[in-house]
Amino acid sequence: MTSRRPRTKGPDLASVARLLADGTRASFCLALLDGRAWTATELARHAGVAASTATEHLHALVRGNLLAEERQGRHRYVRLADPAVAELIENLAAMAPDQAAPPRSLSASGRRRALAHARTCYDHLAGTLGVAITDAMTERGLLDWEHGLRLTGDGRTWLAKLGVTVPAATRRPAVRPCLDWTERRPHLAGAVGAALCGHAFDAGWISRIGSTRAVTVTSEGRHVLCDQLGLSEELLSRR
Amino acid sequence: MTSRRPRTKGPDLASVARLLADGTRASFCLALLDGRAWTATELARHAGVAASTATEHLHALVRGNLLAEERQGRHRYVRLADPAVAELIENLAAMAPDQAAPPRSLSASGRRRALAHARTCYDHLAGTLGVAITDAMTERGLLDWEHGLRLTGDGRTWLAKLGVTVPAATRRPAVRPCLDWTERRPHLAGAVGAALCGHAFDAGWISRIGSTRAVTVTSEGRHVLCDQLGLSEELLSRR
DNA sequence: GGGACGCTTCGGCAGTCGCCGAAGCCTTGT
DNA sequence: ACAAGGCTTCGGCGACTGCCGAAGCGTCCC
Repeated sequence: MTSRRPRTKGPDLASVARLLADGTRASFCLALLDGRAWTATELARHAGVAASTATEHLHALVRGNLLAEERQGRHRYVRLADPAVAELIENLAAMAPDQAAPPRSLSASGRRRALAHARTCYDHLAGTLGVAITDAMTERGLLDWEHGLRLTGDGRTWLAKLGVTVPAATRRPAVRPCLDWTERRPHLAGAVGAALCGHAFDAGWISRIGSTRAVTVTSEGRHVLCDQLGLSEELLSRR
Repeated sequence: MTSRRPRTKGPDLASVARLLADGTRASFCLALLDGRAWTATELARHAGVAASTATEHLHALVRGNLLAEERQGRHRYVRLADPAVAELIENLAAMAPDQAAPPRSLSASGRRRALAHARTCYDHLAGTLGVAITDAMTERGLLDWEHGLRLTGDGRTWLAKLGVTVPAATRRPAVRPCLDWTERRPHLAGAVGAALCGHAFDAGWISRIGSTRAVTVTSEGRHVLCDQLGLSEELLSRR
């Protein structure tokens, strides 16, 4: 092993990177990008490894502060420790070649289409829907990309009118572009992206399909998104 | 090897992360964060490995699109491929524990102090100086942190008056906070940070100490920075 | 043209790490 | 109290990767 004896001073990049350098751990992290907490066994099955193997990987990720764990009864739930971790993983994913295999079964293909259409990405919306919302907000002057991404004054009042609480200023950027690996185009992330997505769930505009990352737009949601952003009926009713 | 047979679809996180998961390769990347091009042998000596070893690592990094290479005569120069790569490395570094060993020799300690005071970080300014400039710009209303980092209108005219060309809108954010691992506080990065730093070199406000990342403020620079940002004489003459 | 220098290729060695299954612990539910 | 299920610990195996030195190729400079 070479990364145990760092030859130069400075931050220990390698120790963090090594956590993500394994296919199994990476697949855990990608799964956890949905922002929810998974149990150890769920992740093990998802990645196709034995429970014992998953345990060891999870320990490493938790010790490395990439994941946070929470124990409930006989379950061990883990989730990404931090929005910063989610951002790091997104950046890494955007840089990586997408080596998606063509879906094998019909149901897999349906799942894949649903995912591509609308899904959560950590704590905000991605997929065709996420990109469409971002584009529409830009067209209407709610977002400004002129010098980096920015929420305009109009954007703030628009959100307030919808009932979305714009979070107070924190370390976390209010708006941030997140590069999607199916769309290859940026969509709205950051504190505002998360607030908007959370509100959409709370207000019943969208709901999860089963327990996956995929979401579907309710009829309520179709009304609001068409009214407020002019999203096409065609896009909204697709699934 | 486990990352060669990905069990799940999606971007191949692990293949990118693996490139940074080795201590030697990570040290290359950290060195290259100074934004300059290094030769293979320089990097080998820097990391304390044989030239043959460095060659192999560099090949891997270039093939993985993290580095760009340029051959000149018998030299092979490499640099970070992209500002996005620099950003990725910074993010990773900010997440990693800083395991700096206490400097052993007196000259090493001097070097370290100079580095901590003022240095380049990829293509912008970091260290005490970089943070001080960022703070001063914020105090004077040239930067706004209210909802993520933003360059204000005043900021734009201030830059123009100084002769700094504000780059046109591109994919790269104009302003971006970069978290410094000595200061642990954000300083100005992004296209504007790069332009400001470049101008400071061109106009002779700062110059490199030897061929390191450390910079020193010239008397010219002391005037300008004191006039324009009210930086203290004490800070500016320190080295 | 010859020597110095920078880079590359090629074995070969050693250390690490990921994987599994078996056995054991703890919580939950009957 | 017992069974079931989730999680953990512990060897042990196999594979990969990083490291080096020697030898070779190309470029530069005398």
